[in-house]
Amino acid sequence: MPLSKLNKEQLEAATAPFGNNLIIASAGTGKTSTIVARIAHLLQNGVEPSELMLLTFTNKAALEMVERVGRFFPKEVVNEIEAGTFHAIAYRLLKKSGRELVLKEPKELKILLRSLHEKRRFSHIEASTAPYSASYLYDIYSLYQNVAFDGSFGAFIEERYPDHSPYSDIYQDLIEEFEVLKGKFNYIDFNGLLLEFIDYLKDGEIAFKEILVDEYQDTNRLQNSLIEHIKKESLFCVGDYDQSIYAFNGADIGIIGSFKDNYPNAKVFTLTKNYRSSKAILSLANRVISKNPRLYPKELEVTKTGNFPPPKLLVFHELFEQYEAIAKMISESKTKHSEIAVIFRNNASADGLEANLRELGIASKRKGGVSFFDSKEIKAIIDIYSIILNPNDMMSFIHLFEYAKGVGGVFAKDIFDALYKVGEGDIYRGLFDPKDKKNPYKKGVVNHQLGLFDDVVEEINRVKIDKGNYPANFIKNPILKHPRMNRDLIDFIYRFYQIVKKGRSTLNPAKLVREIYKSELFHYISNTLATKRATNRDGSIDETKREDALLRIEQKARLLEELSKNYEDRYRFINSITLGGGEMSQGEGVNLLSIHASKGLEFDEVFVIDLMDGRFPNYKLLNKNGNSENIEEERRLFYVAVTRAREILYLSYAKYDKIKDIEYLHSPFLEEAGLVKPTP
DNA sequence: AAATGAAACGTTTTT
DNA sequence: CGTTTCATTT
Repeated sequence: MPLSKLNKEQLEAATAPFGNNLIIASAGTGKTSTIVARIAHLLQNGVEPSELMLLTFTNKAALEMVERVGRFFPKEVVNEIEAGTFHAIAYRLLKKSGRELVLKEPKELKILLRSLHEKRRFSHIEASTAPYSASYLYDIYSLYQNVAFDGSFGAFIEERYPDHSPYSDIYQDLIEEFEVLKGKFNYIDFNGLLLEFIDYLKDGEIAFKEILVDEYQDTNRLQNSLIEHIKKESLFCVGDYDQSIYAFNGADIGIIGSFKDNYPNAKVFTLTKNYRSSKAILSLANRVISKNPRLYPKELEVTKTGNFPPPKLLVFHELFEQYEAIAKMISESKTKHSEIAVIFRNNASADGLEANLRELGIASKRKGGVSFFDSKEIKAIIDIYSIILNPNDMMSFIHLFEYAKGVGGVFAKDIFDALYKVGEGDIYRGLFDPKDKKNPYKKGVVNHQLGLFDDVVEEINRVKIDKGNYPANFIKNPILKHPRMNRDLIDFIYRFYQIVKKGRSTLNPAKLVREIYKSELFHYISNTLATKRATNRDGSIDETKREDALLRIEQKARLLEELSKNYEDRYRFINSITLGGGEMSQGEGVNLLSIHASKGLEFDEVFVIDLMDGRFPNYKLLNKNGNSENIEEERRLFYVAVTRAREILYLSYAKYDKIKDIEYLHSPFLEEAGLVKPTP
């Protein structure tokens, strides 16, 4: 049983009576084991698994914990536990309540916001700075929601970004317009999911016996409000003040700091025995973190015995020399590659390293199947899939139709609007049962390309259309009356018509993915993409390259099909891509991780690289908003990075970047760690 | 209005 | 370095 392996402190925490319990668990003190044991303890004592909610920072973490509990209880039991990220759980329970949700990635919504932003004029306003871009404004708005600011968005701008006060009214109006537009398409984003869920919780039907919160130090006020809105008998929060690294996402260490004040009957447990790291690694980490103001004393007890090398500083003349040397060290290391991690402050550091590792034939694993889900072919499949589920998804429609020859964003939107019109607000009906309208397009639509010959073009089109071998209800659709409609485009729309018709009755996600990538529409798209990828500079097409590209596209499509097999619900699959797609890591071997991504993980051998002053900590960010606490967060990041190591730790930096022609000094954290003598 | 080619840009971190 | 924005051509 998981409880028997616990030490006294852990056992006390894991068996704490119902109530408001806070467990302060420093790096490597067996946090996960304690949570797993807690769940086991509750299940043993008659708590139903469905009465437990486990909130984690990543879905992977939730899965791992449930799996560990599952070693002691039947699978059917542990699967009943409501476990996942705040967002995943919010989605799941909202879905259960029958709400229609079209989850969109921030990137997509930024495009939507930009379309509104572009129409605004800022030039008449006198301000010392240029207005924020739509993308940045979206991020600020997101932060506004995450910190649960008490007041309007405009007021938030005036308080936090005084330089932009002159724009605050426009910003607020813009955001209001944005919210309306989002509502029109049922679009929802990460924050929206939480807000909607909190709203739903106000009905008071959702109740749990105990809520367990992992990584409590990174909870923001929005998430905290969610926790507070769920009816519960008991709260079990686990975190470490020193590992709070998500301030940019609104994480508020005040939440963990004031737990005792917020919950009068709170009990605090502290885990002090470190099982992970060697003595030398731990004391280095502690030397640095002790420079931060202490919220509570930290006395970590080393339990690891054995002879381990002291942490080593590596200094290089040039950035790429560093990457090359580290790749070489990894190739010569006795540690298993999957037990080695290279950790960095900025993702940009990974590229150079990855290349050098590849050169030595060493496999590496990077977080974020980014390249996979961001590839055009996968996006196209997902767009078609999204439209089949939610035909009125305008963003997906426009992206998709931009693949048609001679169609850009504006024309695509015209077609969408026309379908919307003839379908009386329903794209399905617009496609399959259009209202008989003469011409759904606005009168002003003209052919700018060949303005003089408009009539002629229309004449030619009519002839070609009549020759087509299409079903009557398709070819009679008034949306085909656009003056710029041609045979190719009609073909494209017809292929679209076919896959939508076929796909809408397919209820299994994997089957649907397969139908889509076997469809003529996708065939057309993959051909377009492959041809583009095989086109040389001089315009000639390399046939071998083209075949190759086609093959890779098909492989990716098949991989997507494989991934979809884990789901039974069409909506869940598509939204899981947004909710957890970034967690997927690709490949095997050496782990390349940003510090944020390394959270909660541990490795025998760790390289923390690019430790240059200015890069880590990053000065631009330090002065942002005049926030003097930023340096403390950077220090916590350093602490998180080095405490990932069990036995071997290297810290490295380079003095010069030849590409950017910048000279660097070592990070001040290396001084604090006692590895570099302070510069006078 | 779309396609193409050239120039600028910017680079924290995540659900 | 690769993406995104801008300017030019069709």
